[in-house]
Amino acid sequence: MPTDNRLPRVLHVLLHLDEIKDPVTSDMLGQMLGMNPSLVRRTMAGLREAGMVSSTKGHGGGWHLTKSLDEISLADVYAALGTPNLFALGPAGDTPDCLLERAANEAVAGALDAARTEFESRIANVTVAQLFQGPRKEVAKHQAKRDRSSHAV
Amino acid sequence: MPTDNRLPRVLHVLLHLDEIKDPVTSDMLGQMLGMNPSLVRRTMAGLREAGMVSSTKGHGGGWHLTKSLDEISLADVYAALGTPNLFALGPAGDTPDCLLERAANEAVAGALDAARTEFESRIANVTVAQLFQGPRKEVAKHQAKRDRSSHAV
DNA sequence: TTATACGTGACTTATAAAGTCACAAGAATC
DNA sequence: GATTCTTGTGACTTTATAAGTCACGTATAA
Repeated sequence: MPTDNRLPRVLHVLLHLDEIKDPVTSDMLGQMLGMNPSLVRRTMAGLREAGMVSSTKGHGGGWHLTKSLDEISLADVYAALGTPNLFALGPAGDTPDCLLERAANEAVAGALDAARTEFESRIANVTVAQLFQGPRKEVAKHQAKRDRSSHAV
Repeated sequence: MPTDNRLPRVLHVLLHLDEIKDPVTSDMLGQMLGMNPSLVRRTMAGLREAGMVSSTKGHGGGWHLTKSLDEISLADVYAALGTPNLFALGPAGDTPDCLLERAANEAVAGALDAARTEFESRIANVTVAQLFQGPRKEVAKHQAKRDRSSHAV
């Protein structure tokens, strides 16, 4: 199966929607993302249901933000996509009779759970707005320098 | 694609190989795991190359351990399988021109990296031998009690 | 010599996301 | 009201990859 790219893609979309204040059509988003406009609509449907974006039909219609990006965490976006399966790996069969098989499954499941927890805590503590800090690294650096002179990090 | 079950499966195999001291044929393992003997051989090939097990042909042949299970970490097994892809999720396109897309990718990649690190540290610190502690929970509990009375956890 | 048993190339199958197409329905503009 | 734009969605096809299957060569033990 092709790797699930929806999370980075919709994040990308949100960042663009924040820059372009007018509604953006699925067609334009499709060109930005290199994907079919129909697929854009389908992928964005979850974000609309989650109240992050809104779509309007007809002339001058398209997608626009209905929330500030600093009020949306990456975890919110992940959840809006339906919390897609995170791992390509998994236990074999559910609740097998063999105790050894169960032990093997549980060990793997345990490690995966720990990884999932780490992933979720990471994305829960980053807002989409903060992603701008990548492109604006220099600004952030200077900001951090100023911060350090006034209070500890 | 069906989920990658190789890690729990080969762990299961190793636990059985430790119980049954005689060589076990791929056919028998296939029945235990509910999979084709040919697939068993293919899946076990990595463990053989890693020196964890050995296979012998002909009458009375089959698979047997060449290492103690307490010398094999889950991470060793994972590596022996070729470090299969851990995530069903991933960044879209590599090094895109759009800065916003790159920021989105990096954010996702960062969270995934953190999750992978957590996963790897988990499996690095568990030996296959320790998986027996699941089925032998009661024993482990008493052991832990004794441990606590002598030194801090 | 024969019955096992592994090793492996060359397939087919299964699964889920990606991608495509068509068209109904709503909204703005003339 | 007719036209044009745009979303929403059903019904597909395509793609990627692990799982699974089959066949057969090779090696080993009895």
